[in-house]
Amino acid sequence: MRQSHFFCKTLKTNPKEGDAISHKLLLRGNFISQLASGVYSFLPLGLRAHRNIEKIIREEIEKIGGQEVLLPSLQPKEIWLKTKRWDEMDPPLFRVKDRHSKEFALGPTHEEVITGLVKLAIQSYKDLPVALYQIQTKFRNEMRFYGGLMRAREFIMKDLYSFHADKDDLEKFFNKAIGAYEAIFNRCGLKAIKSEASGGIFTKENTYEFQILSEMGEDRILFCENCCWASNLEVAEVKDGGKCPKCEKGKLEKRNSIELGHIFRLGSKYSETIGLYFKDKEGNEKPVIMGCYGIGIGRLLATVVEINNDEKGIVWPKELAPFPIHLIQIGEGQDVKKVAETVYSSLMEFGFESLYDDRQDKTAGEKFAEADLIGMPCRIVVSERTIEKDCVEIKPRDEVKAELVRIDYLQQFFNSKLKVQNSKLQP
RNA sequence: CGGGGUAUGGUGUAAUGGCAGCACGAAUCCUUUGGGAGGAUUUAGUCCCAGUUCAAGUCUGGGUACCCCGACCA
Repeated sequence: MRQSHFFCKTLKTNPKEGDAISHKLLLRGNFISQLASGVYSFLPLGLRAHRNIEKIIREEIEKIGGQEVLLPSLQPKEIWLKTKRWDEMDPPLFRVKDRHSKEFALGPTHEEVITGLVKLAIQSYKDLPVALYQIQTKFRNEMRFYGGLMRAREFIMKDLYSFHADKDDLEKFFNKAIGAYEAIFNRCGLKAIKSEASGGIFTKENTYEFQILSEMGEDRILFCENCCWASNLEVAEVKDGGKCPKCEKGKLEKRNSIELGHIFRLGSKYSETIGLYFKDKEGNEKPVIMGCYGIGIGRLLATVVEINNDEKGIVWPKELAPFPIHLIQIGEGQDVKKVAETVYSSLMEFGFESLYDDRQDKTAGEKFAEADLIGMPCRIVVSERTIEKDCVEIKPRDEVKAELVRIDYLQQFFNSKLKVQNSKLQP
C-alpha cells in the first residue's frame, strides 16, 4: 500500500480525549475515529489489526470444532420475554420499534437466538455436541463507556456457544475452549490470567474470566504471583494479602485488570426456557447442556496497545500488525525512488504486503516519527546512504539498532531471520 | 442512573463584560531532505435557545454533546 494514497492522517500531538494510553495512541495514529461516546469507526489501519485478531480467533476456535455462523442483531421482543431478560437486562438492552410498533432488541448477546436456532436442528443425542460461533456487532446500552475501545456501546465480539448431551461432555469442551483462549491471547502477545468470576445475568454457576493485569482495567482480581491463580474480587473467598488457596505459598495481591474474555457453563438455563430438548439413548427427553464463550475484539485490540507501547508509539506484535513491513523512502533522488519501487514490488513477490512511504513532501524526521507512532514490526529504509552500498536498512520496531542488508539478499534475509507473518487482508 | 468537570478555526489552546489572538494542520511558492526542518503569502472559529447589558466567548437560566468517578459488562 502506497502511503501517498493511504487513508490515514496521524496527529502530531496527543488528542485531549480520554486518558488511556491505548485510546490516545489509537486516535493519534488514526486507527479509529469517534462518532459518539462509546461508538467508533475503524479506519484502514485499525481494521487491518482487527481483521488479524479475527483471523487468529477463527483459526483457534475452528481447531476445537467451532463452526462460524452470523446471527441477526435485530431480535424480536418475544424471544427475550421467554428468558425474562427483556426486563432483567434493561438498561444493557437497546430496544427499538419497527414502523408497526413491533419491538426489537439490538442484540447484546445471542443466547436467545442461537438456542432457538439450534432447536430447529437437534432432536437426538446423535446430533450432539455442536459448537457454533460468530464474529458480530453487539449493542449494549451501558451506563458508561470508557477508554475508547475498552468499553464501547457498539463493539464486535466473538461469541461461541456449545451444546452438549451432559455435563461431562460440556466439561471436556470447556477445557478445550480454555486452551483455545490461551492460544488466542498468546498469539496476540498477551499473557492472560484465568480468573474465577461470577456469571452475572448469564448463569448462577461460577465462571472463568481471562484477565490482563493493567492499571487501566476496571476489574479487581486477587492474584498469586507464585502460581498465577486468580479470582475476581466479587467472588473471592480469600482476602487481599492472604495465602494462595492453590499453591499455598504465594501471597495474594489485589490488582487492576482488564477482562478480555469470559466463559460460562450455562447448563440448562436457556435450553429449558426456550425448549431445546433431545432424546437420549434410553429415549428420555432431556434439556441440552450449554456453554458460552465471549471475547471482545475491540477491547482485545485496545489492551494489546495498552501493553505494547513506548514513548514513541505503538509496538505491534507481529501477528497483529496492520502491515508486517513499513518501507520508507528517504530523499527525492531518482535512484532512491527507483530502488525503493523495486524493493516494494520484490517484497510483494515474497508475499509481504508492506506499507510503502513513497511521499515526496515529507521529511525524514516526519516519516520516522510517524512510522514509530503506528508501530509496524519491521522498518525498511531506502536512502542515498543505503543504495550506495546496494543495501537497505532494516530495523525491528522494538530494537534500537538497525542493520544493513544487501538488496539481492533480501528474500533470504526474510526467509531465515524475521519470519514476519503475511498479514494481507482476507477476501 | 447519582456525583464532578468541560465546550472557541480541521487539531490544541489564549482573551478584567469592551477590535476573537497564538501554535499546529491545510493551500501556494522558495529553500531544505537520516528524527515531526525554515521563510513568505493565504485559509478557517466562540455548541444550541433564551435572558441581563450601551456592549456577552466571558454573566444568568434552559438544552445538547463530550470527559472523569461510582454500580454494570467483553
